[in-house]
Amino acid sequence: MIPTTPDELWQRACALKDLSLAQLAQALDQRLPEQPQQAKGWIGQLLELALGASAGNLAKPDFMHLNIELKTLPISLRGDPMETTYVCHAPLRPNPQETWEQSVVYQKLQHVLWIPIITDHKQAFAERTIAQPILWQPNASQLNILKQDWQELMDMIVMGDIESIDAKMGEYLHIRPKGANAKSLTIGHNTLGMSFKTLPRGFYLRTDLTKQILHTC
DNA sequence: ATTTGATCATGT
DNA sequence: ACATGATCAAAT
Repeated sequence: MIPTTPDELWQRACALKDLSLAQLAQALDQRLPEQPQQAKGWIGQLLELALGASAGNLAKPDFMHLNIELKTLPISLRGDPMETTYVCHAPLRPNPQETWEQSVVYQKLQHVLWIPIITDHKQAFAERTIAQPILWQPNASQLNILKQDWQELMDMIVMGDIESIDAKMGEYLHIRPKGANAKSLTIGHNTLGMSFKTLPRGFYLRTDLTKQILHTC
């Protein structure tokens, strides 16, 4: 079940093109959610199952041995991304010495298998279909912007300035809350070791970047 | 409580 | 219309 090579993963992903969620769920013996709005990660998990992703909820690329991350991406009928894309948890007590190349963001984004899902809210959830997959690696320009965004945001977290970060910062990569709700709090630390309660955060990719990816690959 | 999978829904 | 801030579910 676990793909051995990137090519095997790619072939398997391509074979899913044009399948509806209903068809894929049936093939995998999975039940479609009755309330899709209460099963937000369901499509991503279905694709993990279909393709043999192995990392579970570890902070690692889904296909650890291939260093490839799997991401589903809802797209409109026009082919544009409909949502930002969650990357990973944002550390609130970061190691100030960590470099961009060592970061989980970089590890995950250096190679991504995108599975676009054609999403039309006028049609039934089960009839959403899988579009052509894209195997992407950031180009030099994209990588530079991602690195700058990451460094700017991480510098603020290290300084203990998490509360002054908002989602408007960052050209491609930004930080937003990532918790059960606005009441769930976690502990942040600044560089002096002082701790405080704050919302859990996550890194997300803006649609500006995913739109580029969809239209240039 | 944390991290994964994300999308929902309100405010601008 | 769109992005930001809020939220839902499962695994550990």
